Amino acid sequence: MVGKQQWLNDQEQATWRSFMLTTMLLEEALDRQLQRDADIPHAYYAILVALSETPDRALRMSELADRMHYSQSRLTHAVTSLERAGLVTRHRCPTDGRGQVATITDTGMTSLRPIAAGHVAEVRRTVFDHLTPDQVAQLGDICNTLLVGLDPSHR
Amino acid sequence: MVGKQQWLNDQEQATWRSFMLTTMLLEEALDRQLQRDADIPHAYYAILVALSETPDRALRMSELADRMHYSQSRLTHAVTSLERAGLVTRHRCPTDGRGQVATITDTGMTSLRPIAAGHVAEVRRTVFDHLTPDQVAQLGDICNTLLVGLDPSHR
DNA sequence: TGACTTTACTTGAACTCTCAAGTGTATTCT
DNA sequence: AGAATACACTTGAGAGTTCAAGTAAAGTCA
Repeated sequence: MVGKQQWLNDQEQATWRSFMLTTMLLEEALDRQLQRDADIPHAYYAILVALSETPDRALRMSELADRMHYSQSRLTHAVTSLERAGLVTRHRCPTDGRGQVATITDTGMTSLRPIAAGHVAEVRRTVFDHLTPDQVAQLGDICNTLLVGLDPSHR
Repeated sequence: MVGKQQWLNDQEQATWRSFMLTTMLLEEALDRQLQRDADIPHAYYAILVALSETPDRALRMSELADRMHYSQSRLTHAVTSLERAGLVTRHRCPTDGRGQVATITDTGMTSLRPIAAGHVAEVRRTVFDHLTPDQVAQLGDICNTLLVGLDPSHR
């Protein structure tokens, strides 16, 4: 272990504990809000958002999995559940017999609007209402820095 | 909705996306490392750490749940599993017949040392190796600010 | 003391996610 | 063209978390 400290210093230690606790509580708060108001987990909500932001409200499963950084299996299970709930449909891909295309239904689009509003309100309430513009910029910089190491496909 | 913006501005939007992706990938990376090298989920590792940092290596279930910010149910399931693995034992609380005291075993303590070293190395590699001391301080400040709103018991 | 409530924890079912294995459709190579 | 390989998903089992309900031991109060 030459040239590397093995442990965290006090500053790093304190930051790390705060960070872990913050992300944990934040995730719980966001998940609970969506579960309560929309009966849907955050991961599934994110899928609906991704589909709704697409020109034709549809994406190949693999493309969707890539964008979400979800495993194919996770996505299959999620879309199966969303399909059962009537928020998404699945069809064979016309250009590739192996593929499937997931589409958000009209019901899905209609449901999504108020859900998104409630979710954004919660994000505001728990995060951005408390941060200065400088802090928002700092947090963005820090995350983008870390993403270079975490996400190989990140520019 | 008077006096509140309903949506996020571009800066906030960008920061939020980066933040969500960062925490997601980070959690995955840490969980994968622990699962691979120690065959234990991050949440269980954290329980072992909490117990090991205690003077007599033991804590009441409810006290442990409070410190970890876990639900009682989650903790019961977790300790049941850790007990099966021989890393923790559970005894009736001598002063309160309703209570249980969880204790980390010698095996648990011995296992924990190298696991902790590997985990810290991963945290260094994915996080602190990339941040300046200023950024570490900024991140700490931001998280402590958010914690006031997220954790009612936070000073 | 005895009913009532609260506290501490456990249990079991439902749900999500992971991982390994499986199915069926393209693509490649000779 | 035919065989081998790669790709796009799906499936099912196992594990962790949540939620609601259950058990048992304090504490409270008439």
